[in-house]
This record gives sequence, structure tokens and C-alpha cells, in this order.
Amino acid sequence: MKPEQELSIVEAHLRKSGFRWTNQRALIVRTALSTHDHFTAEELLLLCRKVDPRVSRATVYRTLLVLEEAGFVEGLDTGDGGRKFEHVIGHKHHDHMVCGGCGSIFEFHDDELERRQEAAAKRIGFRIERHSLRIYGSCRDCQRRRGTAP
Amino acid sequence: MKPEQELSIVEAHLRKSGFRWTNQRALIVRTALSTHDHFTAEELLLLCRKVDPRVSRATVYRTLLVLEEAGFVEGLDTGDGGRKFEHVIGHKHHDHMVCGGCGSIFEFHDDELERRQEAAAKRIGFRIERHSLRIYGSCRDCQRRRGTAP
DNA sequence: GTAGGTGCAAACCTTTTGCAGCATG
DNA sequence: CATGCTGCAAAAGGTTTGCACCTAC
Repeated sequence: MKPEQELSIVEAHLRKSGFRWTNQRALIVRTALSTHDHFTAEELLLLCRKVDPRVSRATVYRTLLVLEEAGFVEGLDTGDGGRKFEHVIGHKHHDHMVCGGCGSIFEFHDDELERRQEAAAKRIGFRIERHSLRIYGSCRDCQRRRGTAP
Repeated sequence: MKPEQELSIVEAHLRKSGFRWTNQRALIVRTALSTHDHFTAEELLLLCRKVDPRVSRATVYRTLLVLEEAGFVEGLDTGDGGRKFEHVIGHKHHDHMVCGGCGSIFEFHDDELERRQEAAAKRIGFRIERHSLRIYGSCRDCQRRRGTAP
């Protein structure tokens, strides 16, 4: 899907939900969509400010909240009190492996993994809204790096 | 395993690692071991202060850090910027379902789930150190509560 | 005796909020 | 032109840190 097409989807959805489509929101959403990495709120703010330095931090946070509730963006805890976001338009659901050495994030997916979680939830009558699976460790490169340069 | 036995294990490990075994650490570790729930740093502090009101917040945080690095305690993000801890001595590894309605945490385990994760990691040469799987949603009681009292 | 640990308070970092003014529908 | 949104700055909430004093080894 093309970025402008994705942008239109978000715009249409937000308008339909009674939100206003302001210049700031357009800028923030466009910037978030153009970032294929995982980003922090602060990083998104800085990217937006390259285009318009007057964007405020509060607006970025408020917009991320709206986007998250609308399901266009997902946040994941970084474990140090902060969060990273990623947009999930046209993305299949996936889980994450986080390399402790270089901070890289690897995405993966396994249907059976999802089914098992659903089965476990069903056993205790738990209704799943979302889940977060993160695997921490070292990526191939970081293992090699430590192996050859101890 | 008996609590005092667990305490000795922690003491022995920390001493062997070059840490000192102070009254505060003993109190904090004993308190953490006696709590079978998930607790926040603040809750642990309050429990410790029932025994000795002079324990400082900083010492609780510093001790939790040591315990976490030693692998006796695991922290998990609560999703609202904070963390909850649990001691993992004599516990089998398990994952968590977090109820958004009442905050309850349900533990579950599935061997196949673990194997699938290992397989996914192996495919990209990732070495797993630990992982965190949290399922968010509503527990049986909260679903019923909403259903009967809309 | 000397690292290492402790308590206190202040600093930090990310996120949220109150409020006056602005812009969208 | 009314309501929702924005920017600012301050507050909030959880965690970390600097420093002088203390204590386990």
C-alpha cells in the first residue's frame, strides 16, 4: 500500500470517529507512517519538528494516543520506563526479538503460537484483547562480534 | 522449598558474587520471598517499612536491581510506565495474562509455546536469554461484571 | 581500615494535564 | 461560531543519582 493511501485511510477513519483533521495530526501521522522502524515519542517529535518546528510534544503524545486507540499504532514497553511505537497499517501481526547487544528489533510470526495463546486463554475464560511477546537475547551479529573480539 | 532455605540460597549467591549481606538486604530479600504475589517497588518498600521504618526507597530499588541481575527476581512492565516484580526461586517459568478490568494477573504455561519460540529464534540465529509474553484482556469475572451491569 | 552500602533529597525521564488562545467543521 | 485541538509550562509518577555517613568484611 502507498503511503498516501495509508494516510487517507487514517484520515477517513478519524474523521468518521468525530476527530478533526488538523495540520499537526496530518504531519504527525504522515511522519509516523513514513518511519518503518520502531520509534519513541521523542524521536517522532524530532522528525516532525524538522518539517514544522512548532509542533509540541503534548500534541505528539495526544495524537499517538488517538492512533493507538484507533488501532493504527502499537506501543511496546522498552523495559526502561519508556515505550516504542510502530504503525501497523498493512502489517500482519508479529512478535519481537530484541537484541540486548545492538538494540536491533527482529520481527517474527508463528500462527501456532497465536493458537496456543488463544487455547490457554480459553481454558480460564480470559478474553484476549491484545498480546505482547518479546524475546530478549543476542542477534547473530552480536554473538559473532563477542565470539571474535572478546 | 522453605523460605529460610531460599533466603540462604540468595545470601550465598550474593556473597559469592562479592556483594555484602547487610541487614537491609536481608530484610528486603526476606520480604520479597514472603510475597507470593506480584509487587511494585513501592509496595515492597511499604512491607519492609512495617518491619524497619528506616529502609529507604533507594535501597529497595538498588536491591531489586541486584536481585534481577542475579536472576532471583523478574520485573514486568505494567504498561503504564511502572513495573511489577515477582521472585522466581523454585518457580517454574510461566507467562502472564493481565486483566485490564481489575488488574489481576493470571499465570499460565505451555511447553509447546516455549518450543515454538526457540524454533523461531533458531531460524534467524538469535540466542534467547529470556522472554516476556503478556496477554491483555478481561478475566472471566470482569466479563461477567460488564455483562450483568452495563 | 576500606570498599561497598545506605539514607536523604534532588535530579531525571517519560508522559499527562490545566489553561488560554486558535482553527476546524 | 462552538467545540475540539494546540502550545506552553508545570505536574505527576516511577526510577536513578550525588554525596556524606555508616558498616560488613
